[in-house]
Amino acid sequence: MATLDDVARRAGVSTATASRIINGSSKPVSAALRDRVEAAVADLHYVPNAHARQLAGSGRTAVGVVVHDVSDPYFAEITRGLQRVATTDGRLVIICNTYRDPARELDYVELLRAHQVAAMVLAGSGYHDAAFARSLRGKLRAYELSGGRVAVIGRHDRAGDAVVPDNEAGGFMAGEHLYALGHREIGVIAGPRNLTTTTDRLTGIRRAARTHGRPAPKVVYADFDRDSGAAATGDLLSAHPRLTAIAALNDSMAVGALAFLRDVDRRVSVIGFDDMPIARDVTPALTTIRLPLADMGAQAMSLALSPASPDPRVERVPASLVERASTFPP
Amino acid sequence: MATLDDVARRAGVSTATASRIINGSSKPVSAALRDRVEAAVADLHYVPNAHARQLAGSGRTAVGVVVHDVSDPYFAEITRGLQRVATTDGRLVIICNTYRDPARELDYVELLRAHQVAAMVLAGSGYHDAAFARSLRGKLRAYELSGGRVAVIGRHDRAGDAVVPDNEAGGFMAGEHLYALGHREIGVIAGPRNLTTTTDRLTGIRRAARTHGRPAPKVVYADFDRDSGAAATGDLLSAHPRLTAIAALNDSMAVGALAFLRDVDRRVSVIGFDDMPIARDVTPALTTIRLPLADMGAQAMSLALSPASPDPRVERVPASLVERASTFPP
DNA sequence: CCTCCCCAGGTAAGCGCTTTCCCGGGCAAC
DNA sequence: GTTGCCCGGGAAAGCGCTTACCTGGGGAGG
Repeated sequence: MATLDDVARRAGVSTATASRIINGSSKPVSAALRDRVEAAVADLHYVPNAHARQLAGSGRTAVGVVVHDVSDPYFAEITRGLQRVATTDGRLVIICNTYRDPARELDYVELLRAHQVAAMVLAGSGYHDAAFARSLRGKLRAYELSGGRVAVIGRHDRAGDAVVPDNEAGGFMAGEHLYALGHREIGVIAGPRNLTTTTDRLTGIRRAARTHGRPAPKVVYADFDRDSGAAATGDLLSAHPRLTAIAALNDSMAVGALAFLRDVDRRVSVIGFDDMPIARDVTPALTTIRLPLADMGAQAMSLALSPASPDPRVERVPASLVERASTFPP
Repeated sequence: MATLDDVARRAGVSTATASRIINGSSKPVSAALRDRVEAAVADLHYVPNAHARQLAGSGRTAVGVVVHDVSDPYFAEITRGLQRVATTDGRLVIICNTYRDPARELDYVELLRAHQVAAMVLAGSGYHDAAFARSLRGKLRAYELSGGRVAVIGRHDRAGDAVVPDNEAGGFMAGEHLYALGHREIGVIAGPRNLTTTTDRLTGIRRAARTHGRPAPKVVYADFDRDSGAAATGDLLSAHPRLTAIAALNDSMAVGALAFLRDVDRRVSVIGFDDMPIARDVTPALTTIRLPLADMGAQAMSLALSPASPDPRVERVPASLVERASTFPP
């Protein structure tokens, strides 16, 4: 590849001058030299080496994002928000998928640190895993000590800038909605046990049950994806045939539940969580607990991009009920 | 941040030795030194600077991916496939969203080149834009000349490694399906005019019309997203009230069409294109032309990661009809 | 006409690594 | 007892940039 040296030589100037022209430095340069350098750049298809540039100390420019899985609509929406503000700020975004593997998350934090990103945002639930939490905390602290910025979405285990959706309240609203409809016994399709999002939402639903003096909901664990949601519905219904309503802890699983119910031709209320874009288009349209996903992403990126503040900023994001056609009285 | 120098000093060795130990070089090193260096690394939370490393010439490791929009299910699926093989190969993936802006695409190609990626894959339709094509070709050529690898998905305007879905045949199948069902006049919700994917699919549908001796389909252009699909359906139906079937050139728009039809309570056949994951869960379940999106992504990444071959490899991907509930006789 | 200052432009010192080449010491072979 | 090798380890040369610092020449002021 052509280097700055090549450009400078071809234009008959020093690399310093070439560099200044290419970067629009504030130092004045005569028009003649500028033209020559620009011509050389064009002729050579020259593109400055980003690594060399970064090494030479022209400020960190990229930002990192760690999500569970971009192709999951939940994260896709969040990512959309993240990207929007990062792009506005003229930054390259490096997206990393952990596929919900804590070890991979740790690796990615290292990798992002190695790439000297200016900031990183960790989106997606934390894990119930003390060793993991400790290790992550250590790496993050080291990163921040070296001037890095970090913001998280939905992890309360960490002191620092964060955007935290009110999962507990959302869970409560879901339960309340179902009980208010007249359901007495409800089932819950939970996400992976080791995720804090799962526990938070579940806690909310259980509180609703207590508040309404109903028996504790029947819980079965799945993987936050459609197919496991469908399978879990089968399990739930065969173990507890009298269930009249099911709360799924995210929309993907709710969609799976709907599919299963359609197949076996049973009429059971289903409520989801997140309100991902297609929730309104499935059959029946999904009642769900809405979280402003794209906004959450945007907020998190804004936090990460703004200078560190002495006391951590925590943006609480309220959940809200969106009633559609998938819930009804028993 | 701690540097290799810090580590070496703390361990009482030269940077050369520290580097060898950290990178697991083949050069033998005594166990004692190894332990000391490893301890220093842990104490200092040392992470090698990826830029310095890359500059010093330890081979390109990252790969770049340019898509229209990761949060679009179409690209989300493709990306899933891309990531799968890239990760297996131990590579960092940099994802760039163009939001269908050719200028942005050009910028990202430069950026990826600046970051010295080992390979890049361009996913998503090409544009009908000669100036753009020329410019892109120039940049890509310069990149390849410097040893970079590139693979594209679905662009026949470029000679080189490519994965190309048979959009024309898919369009034909969609039309044929509708005509076989007995529809005489059909409407088409097309994507943006400047995308080659749009034209290819449209060409297929028109050929089906000719083959069946039917009038040319009524075409209206939208943006490949749900809401524009819904709006386009309204336009189509008010302009041509006698239409009994609609072919949408992607699933998102088909979902929008379904929503519109539901709202106005009209029964019109709808066929989509792509078979994105939720196609089976909407109401009615969407008949569509299936493309193995994740596989296409995986294939493209494999091509990009394999050494360049003298003659371009082109993997043709067949489309197939998936019949569900959204299409029926008039 | 000389001095001083200012400014366009160049020189060169790193940034944090990898890697080639070199060095010195210990051992086997003669 | 020499000579010659091999092998663990270090010195140092870059990789492609940015930027602080220096330089030389022209214009203004005396």
